[in-house]
Amino acid sequence: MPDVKHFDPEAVLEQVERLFWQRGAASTGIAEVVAVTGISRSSLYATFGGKQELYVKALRRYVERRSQPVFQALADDGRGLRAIEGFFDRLIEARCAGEHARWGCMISNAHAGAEGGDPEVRGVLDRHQERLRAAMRTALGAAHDLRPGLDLDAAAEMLALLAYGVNLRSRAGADPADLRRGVSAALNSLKEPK
Amino acid sequence: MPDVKHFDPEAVLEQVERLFWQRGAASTGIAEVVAVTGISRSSLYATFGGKQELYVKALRRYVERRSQPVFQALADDGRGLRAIEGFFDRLIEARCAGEHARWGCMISNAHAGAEGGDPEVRGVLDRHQERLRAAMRTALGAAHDLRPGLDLDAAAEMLALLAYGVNLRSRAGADPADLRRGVSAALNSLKEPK
DNA sequence: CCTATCTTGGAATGACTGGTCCAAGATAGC
DNA sequence: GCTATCTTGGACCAGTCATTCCAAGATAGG
Repeated sequence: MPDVKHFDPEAVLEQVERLFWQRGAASTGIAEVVAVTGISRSSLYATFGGKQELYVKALRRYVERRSQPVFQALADDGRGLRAIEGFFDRLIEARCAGEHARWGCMISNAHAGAEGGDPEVRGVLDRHQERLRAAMRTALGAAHDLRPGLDLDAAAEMLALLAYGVNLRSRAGADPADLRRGVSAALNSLKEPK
Repeated sequence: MPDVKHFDPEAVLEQVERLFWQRGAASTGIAEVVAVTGISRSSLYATFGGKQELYVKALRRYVERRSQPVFQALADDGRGLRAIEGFFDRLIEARCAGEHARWGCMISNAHAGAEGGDPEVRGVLDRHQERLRAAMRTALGAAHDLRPGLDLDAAAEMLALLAYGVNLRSRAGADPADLRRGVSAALNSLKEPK
Protein backbone atom coordinates (compact mmCIF):
# COMPACT_ATOMS: atom_id res chain seq x y z
CA MET A 1 0.00 0.00 0.00
CA PRO A 2 2.54 2.59 0.99
CA ASP A 3 4.77 4.45 -1.36
CA VAL A 4 8.31 3.22 -1.68
CA LYS A 5 11.62 5.10 -1.49
CA HIS A 6 12.59 6.82 -4.70
CA PHE A 7 16.32 6.36 -4.10
CA ASP A 8 18.83 3.78 -2.94
CA PRO A 9 19.77 4.52 0.69
CA GLU A 10 23.01 2.58 0.39
CA ALA A 11 24.15 4.59 -2.62
CA VAL A 12 23.22 7.83 -0.88
CA LEU A 13 25.12 6.81 2.23
CA GLU A 14 28.20 6.20 0.14
CA GLN A 15 28.01 9.72 -1.26
CA VAL A 16 27.57 11.10 2.23
CA GLU A 17 30.51 9.07 3.45
CA ARG A 18 32.73 10.52 0.77
CA LEU A 19 31.56 14.03 1.57
CA PHE A 20 32.26 13.75 5.30
CA TRP A 21 35.48 11.88 4.67
CA GLN A 22 36.86 14.60 2.44
CA ARG A 23 35.55 17.74 4.11
CA GLY A 24 34.95 16.69 7.69
CA ALA A 25 31.67 16.72 9.56
CA ALA A 26 31.92 20.17 11.13
CA SER A 27 32.50 22.00 7.88
CA THR A 28 29.95 20.15 5.77
CA GLY A 29 26.42 21.50 5.84
CA ILE A 30 23.23 19.55 5.36
CA ALA A 31 22.54 21.75 2.35
CA GLU A 32 25.66 20.37 0.73
CA VAL A 33 24.59 16.82 1.47
CA VAL A 34 21.24 17.52 -0.14
CA ALA A 35 22.90 19.05 -3.18
CA VAL A 36 25.34 16.18 -3.69
CA THR A 37 22.94 13.32 -3.10
CA GLY A 38 20.07 14.88 -5.00
CA ILE A 39 17.51 13.70 -2.47
CA SER A 40 15.48 16.17 -0.44
CA ARG A 41 15.83 17.20 3.18
CA SER A 42 12.68 15.28 4.08
CA SER A 43 13.96 12.01 2.67
CA LEU A 44 17.35 12.54 4.25
CA TYR A 45 15.96 13.12 7.72
CA ALA A 46 13.33 10.40 7.38
CA THR A 47 15.90 7.82 6.29
CA PHE A 48 19.00 8.63 8.31
CA GLY A 49 17.96 10.97 11.11
CA GLY A 50 19.80 14.18 11.95
CA LYS A 51 23.31 15.21 11.02
CA GLN A 52 25.09 13.46 13.85
CA GLU A 53 23.30 10.15 13.20
CA LEU A 54 24.06 10.55 9.52
CA TYR A 55 27.73 11.12 10.28
CA VAL A 56 27.93 8.08 12.53
CA LYS A 57 26.25 5.92 9.89
CA ALA A 58 28.70 7.17 7.27
CA LEU A 59 31.61 6.52 9.64
CA ARG A 60 30.41 2.99 10.30
CA ARG A 61 30.05 2.38 6.60
CA TYR A 62 33.63 3.56 6.11
CA VAL A 63 34.92 1.09 8.67
CA GLU A 64 32.88 -1.81 7.33
CA ARG A 65 33.42 -1.25 3.62
CA ARG A 66 36.85 0.36 3.51
CA SER A 67 38.92 -0.50 6.59
CA GLN A 68 37.75 -3.97 7.55
CA PRO A 69 38.34 -5.70 4.20
CA VAL A 70 41.89 -4.36 4.16
CA PHE A 71 42.50 -5.44 7.75
CA GLN A 72 41.12 -8.87 6.95
CA ALA A 73 43.37 -9.20 3.92
CA LEU A 74 46.34 -8.21 6.07
CA ALA A 75 45.51 -10.77 8.71
CA ASP A 76 44.93 -13.47 6.09
CA ASP A 77 48.14 -12.73 4.20
CA GLY A 78 50.64 -15.26 5.48
CA ARG A 79 53.77 -13.59 4.10
CA GLY A 80 54.82 -11.95 7.36
CA LEU A 81 56.64 -8.66 6.95
CA ARG A 82 55.98 -8.75 3.21
CA ALA A 83 52.28 -8.63 3.94
CA ILE A 84 52.74 -5.58 6.17
CA GLU A 85 54.95 -3.98 3.56
CA GLY A 86 52.18 -4.51 0.99
CA PHE A 87 49.61 -3.03 3.35
CA PHE A 88 51.61 0.17 3.75
CA ASP A 89 52.46 0.37 0.05
CA ARG A 90 48.81 0.25 -0.89
CA LEU A 91 47.91 2.62 1.93
CA ILE A 92 50.37 5.27 0.82
CA GLU A 93 49.36 4.84 -2.79
CA ALA A 94 45.68 5.31 -1.98
CA ARG A 95 46.32 8.26 0.32
CA CYS A 96 48.58 10.20 -2.03
CA ALA A 97 47.21 9.49 -5.50
CA GLY A 98 44.00 8.73 -7.27
CA GLU A 99 40.43 9.48 -6.37
CA HIS A 100 40.95 9.85 -2.64
CA ALA A 101 44.31 11.61 -2.70
CA ARG A 102 44.76 13.94 0.28
CA TRP A 103 41.52 12.88 1.88
CA GLY A 104 43.41 11.13 4.65
CA CYS A 105 41.61 8.38 6.53
CA MET A 106 38.10 9.13 7.74
CA ILE A 107 38.87 7.51 11.08
CA SER A 108 42.09 9.44 11.55
CA ASN A 109 40.26 12.63 10.66
CA ALA A 110 37.55 11.84 13.17
CA HIS A 111 40.18 11.59 15.92
CA ALA A 112 41.15 15.20 15.47
CA GLY A 113 37.71 16.70 15.00
CA ALA A 114 35.18 17.66 17.60
CA GLU A 115 33.19 14.63 16.48
CA GLY A 116 35.36 12.59 18.82
CA GLY A 117 33.36 13.98 21.72
CA ASP A 118 30.44 11.73 20.83
CA PRO A 119 30.83 8.47 22.81
CA GLU A 120 29.41 6.49 19.90
CA VAL A 121 32.11 7.88 17.62
CA ARG A 122 34.75 7.17 20.24
CA GLY A 123 33.62 3.56 20.27
CA VAL A 124 34.07 3.30 16.52
CA LEU A 125 37.55 4.82 16.77
CA ASP A 126 38.66 2.49 19.55
CA ARG A 127 37.33 -0.58 17.76
CA HIS A 128 39.08 0.50 14.56
CA GLN A 129 42.39 0.87 16.36
CA GLU A 130 41.98 -2.47 18.08
CA ARG A 131 41.24 -4.25 14.81
CA LEU A 132 44.15 -2.69 13.00
CA ARG A 133 46.43 -3.62 15.86
CA ALA A 134 45.09 -7.17 15.87
CA ALA A 135 45.59 -7.56 12.13
CA MET A 136 49.17 -6.31 12.46
CA ARG A 137 49.74 -8.74 15.29
CA THR A 138 48.48 -11.64 13.20
CA ALA A 139 50.65 -10.65 10.27
CA LEU A 140 53.68 -10.38 12.55
CA GLY A 141 52.89 -13.79 13.98
CA ALA A 142 53.28 -15.28 10.51
CA ALA A 143 56.73 -13.78 10.01
CA HIS A 144 59.87 -15.88 10.34
CA ASP A 145 62.55 -13.30 9.78
CA LEU A 146 61.93 -11.16 12.84
CA ARG A 147 64.52 -9.89 15.23
CA PRO A 148 64.85 -12.39 18.08
CA GLY A 149 63.09 -11.41 21.28
CA LEU A 150 60.81 -8.94 19.59
CA ASP A 151 57.62 -8.11 21.49
CA LEU A 152 55.01 -8.79 18.82
CA ASP A 153 52.18 -7.02 20.61
CA ALA A 154 54.22 -3.89 21.11
CA ALA A 155 55.44 -3.98 17.52
CA ALA A 156 51.85 -4.31 16.29
CA GLU A 157 50.84 -1.29 18.33
CA MET A 158 53.78 0.63 16.88
CA LEU A 159 52.81 -0.23 13.31
CA ALA A 160 49.21 0.78 13.93
CA LEU A 161 50.32 4.14 15.31
CA LEU A 162 52.60 4.55 12.31
CA ALA A 163 49.64 4.03 9.99
CA TYR A 164 47.82 6.87 11.71
CA GLY A 165 50.84 9.07 11.22
CA VAL A 166 50.90 8.20 7.52
CA ASN A 167 47.21 9.00 7.21
CA LEU A 168 47.62 12.38 8.85
CA ARG A 169 50.63 13.51 6.90
CA SER A 170 49.20 12.32 3.59
CA ARG A 171 46.22 14.61 4.09
CA ALA A 172 48.57 17.58 4.23
CA GLY A 173 50.13 16.45 0.96
CA ALA A 174 53.26 14.75 2.27
CA ASP A 175 55.67 13.32 -0.27
CA PRO A 176 54.81 9.60 -0.63
CA ALA A 177 58.52 8.84 -0.96
CA ASP A 178 59.10 10.27 2.52
CA LEU A 179 56.25 8.21 3.93
CA ARG A 180 57.64 5.07 2.31
CA ARG A 181 61.07 5.73 3.76
CA GLY A 182 59.58 6.12 7.22
CA VAL A 183 57.68 2.87 6.89
CA SER A 184 60.73 1.06 5.53
CA ALA A 185 62.75 2.19 8.52
CA ALA A 186 60.17 0.66 10.83
CA LEU A 187 59.96 -2.63 8.94
CA ASN A 188 63.69 -3.01 8.46
CA SER A 189 64.20 -2.47 12.16
CA LEU A 190 61.90 -5.36 12.94
CA LYS A 191 63.86 -7.71 10.72
CA GLU A 192 66.38 -10.19 11.96
CA PRO A 193 69.87 -8.67 11.61
CA LYS A 194 72.09 -10.58 9.19
CA MET B 1 47.58 61.12 21.92
CA PRO B 2 45.72 57.95 20.99
CA ASP B 3 44.06 55.62 23.39
CA VAL B 4 45.88 52.42 24.19
CA LYS B 5 44.73 48.78 24.22
CA HIS B 6 42.86 47.77 27.34
CA PHE B 7 44.09 44.18 27.20
CA ASP B 8 47.24 42.15 26.59
CA PRO B 9 47.12 40.76 23.02
CA GLU B 10 49.61 38.05 23.88
CA ALA B 11 47.51 36.80 26.79
CA VAL B 12 44.38 36.87 24.66
CA LEU B 13 46.12 34.95 21.89
CA GLU B 14 47.08 32.27 24.36
CA GLN B 15 43.46 31.84 25.40
CA VAL B 16 42.43 31.66 21.75
CA GLU B 17 45.14 29.11 21.07
CA ARG B 18 43.85 26.89 23.86
CA LEU B 19 40.30 27.22 22.59
CA PHE B 20 41.15 26.27 19.00
CA TRP B 21 43.54 23.58 20.17
CA GLN B 22 40.91 21.86 22.29
CA ARG B 23 37.79 22.33 20.20
CA GLY B 24 39.09 22.81 16.68
CA ALA B 25 38.62 25.83 14.46
CA ALA B 26 35.49 24.73 12.61
CA SER B 27 33.46 24.07 15.72
CA THR B 28 34.52 27.13 17.68
CA GLY B 29 32.51 30.28 17.07
CA ILE B 30 33.72 33.83 17.36
CA ALA B 31 31.08 34.33 20.03
CA GLU B 32 32.86 31.73 22.13
CA VAL B 33 36.18 33.43 21.62
CA VAL B 34 34.64 36.71 22.75
CA ALA B 35 33.12 35.04 25.80
CA VAL B 36 36.34 33.30 26.86
CA THR B 37 38.72 36.19 26.28
CA GLY B 38 36.42 38.82 27.70
CA ILE B 39 37.37 41.35 25.04
CA SER B 40 34.83 42.65 22.57
CA ARG B 41 34.32 41.75 18.94
CA SER B 42 35.66 45.12 17.88
CA SER B 43 38.94 44.69 19.71
CA LEU B 44 39.25 41.13 18.48
CA TYR B 45 38.82 42.04 14.82
CA ALA B 46 40.91 45.21 15.11
CA THR B 47 43.80 43.36 16.71
CA PHE B 48 43.84 39.98 15.01
CA GLY B 49 41.69 40.24 11.89
CA GLY B 50 39.02 37.69 10.98
CA LYS B 51 38.59 34.15 12.20
CA GLN B 52 41.00 32.52 9.78
CA GLU B 53 43.77 35.00 10.53
CA LEU B 54 43.11 34.53 14.21
CA TYR B 55 43.36 30.78 13.82
CA VAL B 56 46.62 31.02 11.90
CA LYS B 57 48.09 33.35 14.52
CA ALA B 58 47.06 30.95 17.26
CA LEU B 59 48.55 28.03 15.32
CA ARG B 60 51.82 29.89 14.86
CA ARG B 61 51.91 30.69 18.53
CA TYR B 62 51.43 27.01 19.30
CA VAL B 63 54.38 26.05 17.14
CA GLU B 64 56.65 28.76 18.51
CA ARG B 65 55.80 28.45 22.17
CA ARG B 66 54.91 24.78 22.52
CA SER B 67 56.52 22.68 19.78
CA GLN B 68 59.75 24.47 19.00
CA PRO B 69 61.19 24.56 22.53
CA VAL B 70 60.58 20.83 22.86
CA PHE B 71 62.17 20.15 19.47
CA GLN B 72 65.14 22.29 20.42
CA ALA B 73 65.56 20.44 23.70
CA LEU B 74 65.45 17.15 21.81
CA ALA B 75 68.07 18.26 19.31
CA ASP B 76 70.30 19.64 22.09
CA ASP B 77 70.00 16.53 24.23
CA GLY B 78 73.11 14.51 23.49
CA ARG B 79 71.98 11.25 25.03
CA GLY B 80 70.94 9.59 21.79
CA LEU B 81 68.08 7.14 22.10
CA ARG B 82 67.59 8.14 25.74
CA ALA B 83 66.81 11.65 24.57
CA ILE B 84 64.19 10.36 22.16
CA GLU B 85 62.79 8.11 24.84
CA GLY B 86 62.47 11.12 27.12
CA PHE B 87 60.77 13.11 24.39
CA PHE B 88 58.10 10.46 23.92
CA ASP B 89 57.66 9.92 27.65
CA ARG B 90 56.94 13.58 28.20
CA LEU B 91 54.76 13.71 25.10
CA ILE B 92 52.55 10.85 26.22
CA GLU B 93 52.38 12.24 29.74
CA ALA B 94 51.26 15.64 28.48
CA ARG B 95 48.77 14.21 26.01
CA CYS B 96 47.06 11.80 28.39
CA ALA B 97 47.10 13.59 31.74
CA GLY B 98 47.00 17.05 33.23
CA GLU B 99 45.65 20.26 31.87
CA HIS B 100 45.80 19.34 28.20
CA ALA B 101 44.76 15.71 28.47
CA ARG B 102 42.91 14.52 25.37
CA TRP B 103 43.47 17.76 23.51
CA GLY B 104 45.87 16.05 21.13
CA CYS B 105 48.40 18.21 19.33
CA MET B 106 47.09 21.35 17.69
CA ILE B 107 49.20 20.63 14.60
CA SER B 108 48.02 17.06 14.33
CA ASN B 109 44.45 18.24 14.72
CA ALA B 110 44.95 20.81 11.99
CA HIS B 111 46.02 18.07 9.60
CA ALA B 112 42.65 16.39 9.82
CA GLY B 113 40.45 19.47 9.76
CA ALA B 114 39.30 21.50 6.80
CA GLU B 115 41.74 24.18 7.97
CA GLY B 116 44.43 22.28 6.10
CA GLY B 117 43.00 23.65 2.87
CA ASP B 118 44.50 27.05 3.64
CA PRO B 119 47.96 27.18 2.02
CA GLU B 120 49.28 29.25 4.92
CA VAL B 121 48.22 26.54 7.35
CA ARG B 122 49.73 23.88 5.12
CA GLY B 123 53.03 25.73 5.28
CA VAL B 124 52.95 25.70 9.07
CA LEU B 125 52.18 21.98 9.07
CA ASP B 126 54.99 21.13 6.66
CA ARG B 127 57.49 23.24 8.56
CA HIS B 128 56.46 21.61 11.82
CA GLN B 129 56.96 18.14 10.36
CA GLU B 130 60.32 19.08 8.92
CA ARG B 131 61.53 20.50 12.23
CA LEU B 132 60.40 17.50 14.21
CA ARG B 133 62.08 15.21 11.71
CA ALA B 134 65.29 17.26 11.86
CA ALA B 135 65.33 17.20 15.66
CA MET B 136 64.88 13.43 15.60
CA ARG B 137 67.67 13.14 13.09
CA THR B 138 70.01 15.17 15.28
CA ALA B 139 69.15 13.10 18.32
CA LEU B 140 69.78 9.89 16.38
CA GLY B 141 73.09 11.25 15.19
CA ALA B 142 74.23 11.52 18.78
CA ALA B 143 73.42 7.88 19.52
CA HIS B 144 76.15 5.24 19.75
CA ASP B 145 74.09 2.14 20.37
CA LEU B 146 72.23 2.01 17.06
CA ARG B 147 71.78 -1.00 14.85
CA PRO B 148 74.59 -1.02 12.28
CA GLY B 149 73.63 0.18 8.85
CA LEU B 150 70.57 2.03 10.07
CA ASP B 151 69.33 4.78 7.76
CA LEU B 152 69.18 7.70 10.16
CA ASP B 153 67.06 9.93 7.93
CA ALA B 154 64.49 7.24 7.38
CA ALA B 155 64.44 6.38 11.07
CA ALA B 156 63.91 10.06 11.92
CA GLU B 157 60.96 10.21 9.54
CA MET B 158 59.54 7.09 11.12
CA LEU B 159 59.79 8.52 14.62
CA ALA B 160 58.14 11.76 13.52
CA LEU B 161 55.24 9.84 11.98
CA LEU B 162 54.99 7.80 15.16
CA ALA B 163 54.63 11.00 17.17
CA TYR B 164 51.68 12.03 15.02
CA GLY B 165 50.09 8.66 15.66
CA VAL B 166 50.55 9.11 19.40
CA ASN B 167 49.00 12.56 19.22
CA LEU B 168 45.96 11.30 17.35
CA ARG B 169 45.26 8.30 19.50
CA SER B 170 45.76 10.24 22.72
CA ARG B 171 42.98 12.61 21.70
CA ALA B 172 40.58 9.68 21.56
CA GLY B 173 41.63 8.70 25.07
CA ALA B 174 44.07 5.91 24.26
CA ASP B 175 45.67 4.09 27.17
CA PRO B 176 49.07 5.74 27.78
CA ALA B 177 50.54 2.33 28.56
CA ASP B 178 49.65 1.15 25.06
CA LEU B 179 51.23 4.22 23.54
CA ARG B 180 54.39 3.70 25.58
CA ARG B 181 54.60 0.08 24.46
CA GLY B 182 54.31 1.13 20.83
CA VAL B 183 57.05 3.70 21.24
CA SER B 184 59.28 1.24 23.08
CA ALA B 185 58.92 -1.23 20.24
CA ALA B 186 60.15 1.39 17.81
CA LEU B 187 63.08 2.47 19.95
CA ASN B 188 64.17 -1.04 20.88
CA SER B 189 64.16 -1.99 17.22
CA LEU B 190 66.58 0.80 16.45
CA LYS B 191 69.02 -0.40 19.09
CA GLU B 192 72.09 -2.44 18.37
CA PRO B 193 71.27 -6.12 18.92
CA LYS B 194 73.27 -7.72 21.68
C1' DC C 1 -10.16 3.53 -9.96
C1' DC C 2 -10.00 4.19 -5.15
C1' DT C 3 -7.83 4.84 -0.93
C1' DA C 4 -4.67 4.07 2.87
C1' DT C 5 0.02 4.89 3.53
C1' DC C 6 4.24 6.31 2.72
C1' DT C 7 7.62 9.67 0.32
C1' DT C 8 8.81 13.96 -1.51
C1' DG C 9 9.74 18.91 -2.54
C1' DG C 10 10.20 23.01 -0.72
C1' DA C 11 8.84 26.62 2.34
C1' DA C 12 9.41 28.14 6.90
C1' DT C 13 11.56 27.85 11.49
C1' DG C 14 14.53 30.23 15.01
C1' DA C 15 19.07 30.00 16.38
C1' DC C 16 23.54 31.03 15.24
C1' DT C 17 27.40 32.27 11.77
C1' DG C 18 31.34 35.59 10.82
C1' DG C 19 31.72 40.29 10.05
C1' DT C 20 30.71 45.48 10.09
C1' DC C 21 29.69 49.84 12.04
C1' DC C 22 29.32 53.74 14.94
C1' DA C 23 28.50 56.41 18.95
C1' DA C 24 30.49 56.62 23.47
C1' DG C 25 34.59 56.17 26.22
C1' DA C 26 39.46 56.26 27.23
C1' DT C 27 43.97 58.13 26.58
C1' DA C 28 48.02 61.19 26.39
C1' DG C 29 50.30 65.19 24.55
C1' DC C 30 49.50 70.08 24.75
C1' DG D 1 41.06 70.60 30.64
C1' DC D 2 41.03 70.46 25.81
C1' DT D 3 41.38 67.81 21.73
C1' DA D 4 43.00 64.59 18.34
C1' DT D 5 43.20 59.75 18.06
C1' DC D 6 42.57 55.34 19.15
C1' DT D 7 39.69 51.62 21.53
C1' DT D 8 35.56 49.70 23.09
C1' DG D 9 30.78 47.92 23.71
C1' DG D 10 27.11 46.34 21.56
C1' DA D 11 23.67 46.88 18.08
C1' DC D 12 23.15 45.28 13.59
C1' DC D 13 23.75 42.78 9.17
C1' DA D 14 22.94 39.31 5.68
C1' DG D 15 23.77 34.68 5.29
C1' DT D 16 23.87 29.94 6.89
C1' DC D 17 22.95 26.39 10.32
C1' DA D 18 20.18 22.06 11.44
C1' DT D 19 15.63 20.95 11.81
C1' DT D 20 10.45 20.80 11.24
C1' DC D 21 6.36 20.75 8.81
C1' DC D 22 2.77 20.07 5.46
C1' DA D 23 0.48 19.88 1.18
C1' DA D 24 1.16 17.44 -3.08
C1' DG D 25 2.72 13.26 -5.28
C1' DA D 26 3.64 8.44 -5.71
C1' DT D 27 2.57 3.74 -4.78
C1' DA D 28 0.23 -0.78 -4.52
C1' DG D 29 -3.36 -3.66 -2.61
C1' DG D 30 -8.37 -3.96 -3.05
